[in-house]
Parts: sequence; C-alpha cells; structure tokens
Amino acid sequence: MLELAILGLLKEQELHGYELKKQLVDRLGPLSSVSFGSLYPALARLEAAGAVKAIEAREAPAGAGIPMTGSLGGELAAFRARRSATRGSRGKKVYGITPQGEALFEELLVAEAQGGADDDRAFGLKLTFARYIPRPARIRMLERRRALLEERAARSRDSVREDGGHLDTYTRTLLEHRTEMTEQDISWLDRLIAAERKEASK
Amino acid sequence: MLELAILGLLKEQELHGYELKKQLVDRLGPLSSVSFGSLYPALARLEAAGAVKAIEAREAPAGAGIPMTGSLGGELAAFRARRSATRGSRGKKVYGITPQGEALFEELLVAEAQGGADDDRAFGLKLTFARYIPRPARIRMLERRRALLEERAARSRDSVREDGGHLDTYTRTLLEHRTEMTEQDISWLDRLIAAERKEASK
DNA sequence: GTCATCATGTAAGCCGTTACATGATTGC
DNA sequence: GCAATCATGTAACGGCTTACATGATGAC
Repeated sequence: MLELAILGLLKEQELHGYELKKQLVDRLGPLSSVSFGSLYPALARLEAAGAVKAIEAREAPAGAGIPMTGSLGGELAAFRARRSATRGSRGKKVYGITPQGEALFEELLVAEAQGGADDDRAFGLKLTFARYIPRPARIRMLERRRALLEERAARSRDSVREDGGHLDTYTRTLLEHRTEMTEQDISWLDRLIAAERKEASK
Repeated sequence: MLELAILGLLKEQELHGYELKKQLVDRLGPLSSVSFGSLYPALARLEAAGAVKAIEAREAPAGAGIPMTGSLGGELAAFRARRSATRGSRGKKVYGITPQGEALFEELLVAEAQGGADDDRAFGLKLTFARYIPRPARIRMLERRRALLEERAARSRDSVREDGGHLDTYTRTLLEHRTEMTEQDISWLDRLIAAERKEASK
C-alpha cells in the first residue's frame, strides 16, 4: 500500500523522503498519515528491490561559483549537495523511479484495483492513481465501490428508521449526517462512471 | 480505542461478541473494521480487568417448555443456552458493563476527548459517544476538529490553485470533491457547535 | 550562538489482521 | 445429513507508530 503510493508519486516527479511525506499528506489527504519510521524503511526496501534509485541532488542548474550578496542560501546548499554524488554526508537523498519500479507500480495498482482491500483509505489511494488503470478495470472498480457505499447507506438508513425513536438526538444526527455524506459520495461516483462510459463509447 | 468502543456499546445494552461486531460496523460506520481476532482478546482483557462481566444468556422471558409447531427455533435455543449459566459448552457469552467499566469508559473518553489521536476514525468514535462528554470539553473537541478540517481544506484548495494547470482532470476532480466534502463537514460542525453553545447558555 | 526546521535513519513494541481450529444452530 | 451462518477462541505474523539518535541549514 505504502509502496504503491510512493511509486505513484515518484512517477510524477523525483522527490526526497521528507518532501515525499508532505506530498503524501496533501495529495492523498488524511489517508496515509504515514510516519518517517515507516517511510524511510519503505524507500530502502524499494531501493533494494531496484524499483527506485537515489539520484544526484542538484538544485537550480549549476550557478557554479558565482558569489551573490542576496539570498544565496539555495546556491550554497546546492554546492554542498554537489560535493558528493547521490548523497552528501547526511544530505538529501532524492529518489527517482526506475523502469522496474514503473512495472511494479503497474502490477500493484492493477492487482489492487481488482479485488484488494476495500476500506476508504485503500479506495482513496486507488482513485488517486486511477488514471493509470486500464478503463475497463477502472469502471469495474468504481462500480464495486458504488455498491459498497450503497449498502452502507442502506444499512444506516435502516438503523435510523428501525429504532429512530429511542436513539438520542446526538446519535441520530450523526447517523443522518453520515448517511447524507455517503449519498453524496455515491452521486459523485455516478457522475464519474457516466463520464467514463461516455469516453469509452467514443 | 477498541476498548472504548466496546464499553460504549455495552453501556447501552448487553451484547455478545458476535453481535458486538455487527453493532461496531453499523454504529461506528466504516470506522472500526475490527476483526474477531482482536475483538475477542479485547473482551477477555476487559473481563480480566473487571470492566465487563459475562452474564447469563437468557433469551425471551422463559417460555418454559411450551412446545410449538411454528418457528420454535428461538425457544429451543434459549433452552439450550439456559443449560449452563454464563456459558453453555461453547454457547453465547453475553457481556454486560460493570461499575468499574463505566468508570473506565468515562476516563478513556475524557482523556481521548482532550488531546488523543485526531485522525478521522478516532474523531468518529469520540463523536459517537460525545453525549457522555461534559459539555465544555465537548465544545473544545468540536472546535479543534473544525480547525483541523479548515486547515485541511485550505491546503487542498491551495494545491489545486497552485498547480491546477498541470494536474490532470482526474486528479483535479478528486481534489475538488474532497475539498467540497470537507467544507460540508465543516458547516455541519458549525451547526453542531452553535447548537451546543445555545444549550450551554440556557 | 541557539532554536526551529529540514533531513535521514534505527529499534522496540503495539495493535490488529490472517489463518487456523472448534463447535452449535438452522434451513433446505 | 449437509451447507451456511452463528459463535468463540488462539497463534503467527506484519506493518506502522513512537521514541531515540544524528546532523545540516537558516533565521533572529
């Protein structure tokens, strides 16, 4: 799961661990509240497997030795970083995805898309990279999700109706709000699916 | 976390493990997709701690030995269950909360309410039992949540605005939908908070 | 010159899942 | 009688978090 997220982000751009974490937070939202303690080992695993590779940490296209009185912080940092290739003594380690990594990503994603875990986090992750899933599998995935949400909504509607009387206001309000949110999610999915079908039949 | 959920449900009614799990699913929603492998040990822990107690598994107020041609399944089951108190040879084990359990629940909940984990699942759980939290702490909790969502929404709005151009449609749509959902959550929270304040000033 | 932030990593331990094992009850 | 569901439990394993350790950089 984490591996998939990392590969997906590295597919778009080269990043170092620290930055990767930030991206994970605001690209995958509340999902993947991953900590460094699991992120770095994951990167190490992927590197060992040849899926990613630490590359040179160059910053701003080599302004080689031009002294500037202004904000030269960046230039200096770049110089320091260049001292030793791929990694200064504890400098940034920028990772890039390898062809094997791309293949692994594809494999993990398609496997996940058809069948894998179906909790909210997992779905959010798949959706984030949905554009890399072949359309038929993508549509099936969206439909499975729709069915799951429909069932969930039905269940909570029932539980409100059944003993709506003796539930306290707080609980009922919560349940209703949750149902409403689920319903909106469903109609959003419907729009997505409709758009997909339209594209597919073109 | 799981302990808190179990105690909260047992506070409302006596339940056996299997049923408890069902309730966990549709009362706490997608949160707490707990498995038996963690539920039963948790119950055992709570029992060892004296917070819950296995009680007699009686069903339907003793229709003692009245044979019926119709669906007597329930009656028969009740009889079988009555054979041995608190637990037939591998029968249902119905749990009830003890005074110590109530105290523990209160303690865990208040501790969680002010400070604990602040991921979505944790918040959903706290909200489910919010009515047991003293109002001032409850309001503070709602406000902290509001702030968190506000920040989240701001961040995703930014990330769309910043590089909205080079993001593909899929990604942008997803990000926008997520933002919208978060905003609705915020306005729901606002309504809740307003209601709380009104009650408080009465 | 010191504090916050950036940046990377390791180790211990928790928490929960999966897989396995067992058995009763109910419907067909 | 056989399958599905209800019902409880154990054991191994895995992933992630927390806490710890280290060091560079930038701002005041």
